[in-house]
Amino acid sequence: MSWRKEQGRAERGYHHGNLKEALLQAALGLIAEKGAAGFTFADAARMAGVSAAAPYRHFRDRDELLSSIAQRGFEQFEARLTASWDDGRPDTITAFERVGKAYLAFAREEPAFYAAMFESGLPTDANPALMAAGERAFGVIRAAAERLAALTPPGTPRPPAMMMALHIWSMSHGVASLFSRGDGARRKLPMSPDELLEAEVLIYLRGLGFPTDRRPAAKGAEPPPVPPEASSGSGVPPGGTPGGPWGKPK
Amino acid sequence: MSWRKEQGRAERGYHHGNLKEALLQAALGLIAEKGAAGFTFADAARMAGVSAAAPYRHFRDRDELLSSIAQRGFEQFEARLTASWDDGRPDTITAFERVGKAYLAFAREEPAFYAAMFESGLPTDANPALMAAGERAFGVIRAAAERLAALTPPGTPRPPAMMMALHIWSMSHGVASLFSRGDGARRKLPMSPDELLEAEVLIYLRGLGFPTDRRPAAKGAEPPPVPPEASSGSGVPPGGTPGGPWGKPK
DNA sequence: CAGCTCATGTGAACGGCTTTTACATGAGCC
DNA sequence: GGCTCATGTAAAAGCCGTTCACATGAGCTG
Repeated sequence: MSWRKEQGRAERGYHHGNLKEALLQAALGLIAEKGAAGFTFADAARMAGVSAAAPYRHFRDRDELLSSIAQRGFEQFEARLTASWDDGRPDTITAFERVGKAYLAFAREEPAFYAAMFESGLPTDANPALMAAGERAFGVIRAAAERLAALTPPGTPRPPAMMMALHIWSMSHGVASLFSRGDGARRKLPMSPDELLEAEVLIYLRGLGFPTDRRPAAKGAEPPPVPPEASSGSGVPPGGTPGGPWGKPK
Repeated sequence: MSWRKEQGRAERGYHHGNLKEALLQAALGLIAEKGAAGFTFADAARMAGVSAAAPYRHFRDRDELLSSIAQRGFEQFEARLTASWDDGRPDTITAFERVGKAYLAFAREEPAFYAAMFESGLPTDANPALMAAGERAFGVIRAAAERLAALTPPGTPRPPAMMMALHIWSMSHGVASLFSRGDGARRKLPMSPDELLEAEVLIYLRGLGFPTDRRPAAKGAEPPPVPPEASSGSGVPPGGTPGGPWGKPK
């Protein structure tokens, strides 16, 4: 392998050899540490071992670095959502809830990306590529919502998939930014953010007429994940889950 | 009236006479203009017509000014939520939805306060008074949720009020920060943020077993806001609202 | 290999911000 | 009138973002 600049770091010559990537990595670490607002262009340069002016050879300004990170974040976000959706396997509702969990997991495990994506105060329309990346990530949720909407139990009006997607996104983002981040998560909750979101989504889906009991292992194919009672009696308790999606009420 | 410093502004002497308040107002305007991150201590001082060092006689540092604004914001927020809740009149569900709308209205109409409260990146535990103010504002939602939870239709398991409050908060905050702010609201939505949140909350409440049809004017007292069918047949469509809470699906 | 060229990095400098310090002012009180 | 202390100022240190003229050397060209 041609090793231009012996791999890691060590003695740099005049030229760094991989500054752009090094800056992105440094910035990522700094944002994780001190937030998107506290992050400093000069600090990133220092961390990469170059002068304060060097970054300007690779990014027009500080905002462009930030927006590059946000874009990268949306790409990884999309990948994780896609993976967790797994094309709706083993069944649509299970996969749908998994996407919600993946949303929170990303916010929790990649605070720097999440901050750059949603808390950096970047002008939304500044970078078209950034907006497109965000749109693709949202597309995963929308696609999942479409599959879910197509499964509305018979006798129930079918909700617009786009609306469902927006609802799910707002729930996920709301829980993530209020309760699931390093800093704002100080509030003492009666349950974990994951559980909170899961219950929220389950109640919401039930409100749309979906059966939301915890079937042990419905080995069958996708249709019917809708048990017959859904379209006959009450699509809502009593019965079904003992105590609803939030465990036993004491 | 003793007019110390002729009311508005005009020729100040050496002493301003009302600097603290002037700084708060100036900061509020600046945050509304340029965001919580873009706001500058020096700018506020300039706008108040004093030197850059003067603000330090009233605030330990920039963060304390910001956190004062956030605290004031939570107080006004609480007042507005309380007013819109109106002790649950004319009926609990109507009042509950009104609280959701008030949440969005505040985010839209007071972007500066909202930014200071939720987007300033202030360390949550820094200012106990700030945390307490936030807690009181949330208390309004929690109290409303408690009243609502007490009305769960018979035969339906009663959800924990705290959980409901957290759910409602996360929905409101999610919609507000994703779609209802000056900047991030660029996404073209199929419906207004208000409608989006209203539908979301209605579906959620339906998922908890609440009847969510639009009764024209149930003049009676609070009980029974729950029409008899709620506990007899399907607590969910078909029937009730023509098309669900999101209007006619075309 | 010599030499050219251009991407990449440097140092210095400008203006702005935050915060501190010593000093100035004057409002309120005796 | 004179004291005192809260309140404001000027100046300075240290940081940041950004720009510009200049330095370096990687890679091509012959």
